[in-house]
Amino acid sequence: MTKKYDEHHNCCYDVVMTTAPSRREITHERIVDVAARTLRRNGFDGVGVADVMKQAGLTHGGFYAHFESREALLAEAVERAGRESGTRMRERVDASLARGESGLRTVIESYLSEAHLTGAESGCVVAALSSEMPRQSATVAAPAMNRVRKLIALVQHAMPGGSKEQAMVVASTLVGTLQLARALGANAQGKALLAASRDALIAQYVTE
Amino acid sequence: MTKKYDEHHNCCYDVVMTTAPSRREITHERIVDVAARTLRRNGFDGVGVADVMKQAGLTHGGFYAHFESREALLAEAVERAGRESGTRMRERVDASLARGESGLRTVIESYLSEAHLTGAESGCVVAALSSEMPRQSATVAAPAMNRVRKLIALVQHAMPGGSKEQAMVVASTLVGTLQLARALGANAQGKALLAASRDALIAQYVTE
DNA sequence: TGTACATCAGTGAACGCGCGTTCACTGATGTAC
DNA sequence: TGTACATCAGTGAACGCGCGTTCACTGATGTAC
Repeated sequence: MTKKYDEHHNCCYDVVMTTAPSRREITHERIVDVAARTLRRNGFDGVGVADVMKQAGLTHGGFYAHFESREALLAEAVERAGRESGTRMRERVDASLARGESGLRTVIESYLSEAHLTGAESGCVVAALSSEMPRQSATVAAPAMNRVRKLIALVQHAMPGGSKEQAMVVASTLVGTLQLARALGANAQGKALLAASRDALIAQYVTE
Repeated sequence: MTKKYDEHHNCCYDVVMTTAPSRREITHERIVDVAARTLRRNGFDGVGVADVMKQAGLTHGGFYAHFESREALLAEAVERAGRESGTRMRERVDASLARGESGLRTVIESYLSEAHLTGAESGCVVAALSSEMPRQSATVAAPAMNRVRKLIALVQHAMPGGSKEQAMVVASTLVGTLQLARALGANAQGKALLAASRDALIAQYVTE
């Protein structure tokens, strides 16, 4: 579990390899990892302190040695979930761009894939939670809003020369499509919806 | 409160005006109305039996004389919320079409209006709840899925000659845009998002 | 290297609270004659 | 029209349960000498 170091590297300044993560830090990461998955599967209200601790192999009593409150865990979990799937998508886009291929096509096809339709718990946190975001407290809403902006930025990064407005529209369509497809179920209806948006977005925005 | 009759009229067969709604029916409608608003404001988990009854001017004890369970109320509330905002939108579209104007422009401008951005509790139930829909029980998911299909059908109805696939893409963009805008807040960021999708959709799909 | 002690991560019982649900009851409405 | 009774919508206390949170304690890890 050296995620912390990855984060630092992402921040674009070098970090001298400090001491290995302590037992406490390892446990903390494990709890947040569990919460980040539970959050996307069950929503904000579906994350229970006792349940998360149990899944992490601990008893609930130790929770408050790691987090000030359940809210604080949620905030960390949103951040974690977003960075995890965001980093993965970012790497795919960069790989495509490096090969001279369309980064946007990669985004569209990954985001609107059947794997993403069924794998909410390891997918985009925005698609999993956006309709619940406006109801969250500032503590939780802040990292959530940040993730929305990051998603738009990623789409813009994937479409060189694309405007921010275009990126907003594409991001909105990606999120809306996945959500409606999930609402309809991972069946013919849901897949038809994915396919419709995939085709339309590629036809309109991918110029190759 | 003669909503029940409206529903029947919508179903395309004439109904002889039967007896006036009983006291029981009036109360039932009032509870569902309150729930339909609370649902869109607070989400599925935000609808509490005691709270809804209190808002309807009743005590919680009487709840089970009206509904078999909390779930049954949720199912009715989804249906009600969807029909309420769906009917309103449908009327606007038909009025536009009757004037020879673009029904789709009407849909886009209403859906992505600032009033809809801030007025979730009286707005589209799909935009308010779609990321929570996949987690609901069959009882609640059924009317929810139905509302997703109705939204797509309405968009298609508004774009004469438009394919179902086009309607799916437009509906997805509408829902995704409103959700991301709400997640960012009813400020400059949220409004910019609405404007971007409004302009893009009109430019691409409204041909006048 | 070994002992004595301090630190610290994690345990598990307990708390107050709000939830969905149940139920015996009340008081108003409607019906029969 | 008036009285006696049955029906029925709504009341309010009570239930069991799971939640977030607290806290005294345990046992392992690390430090000092």
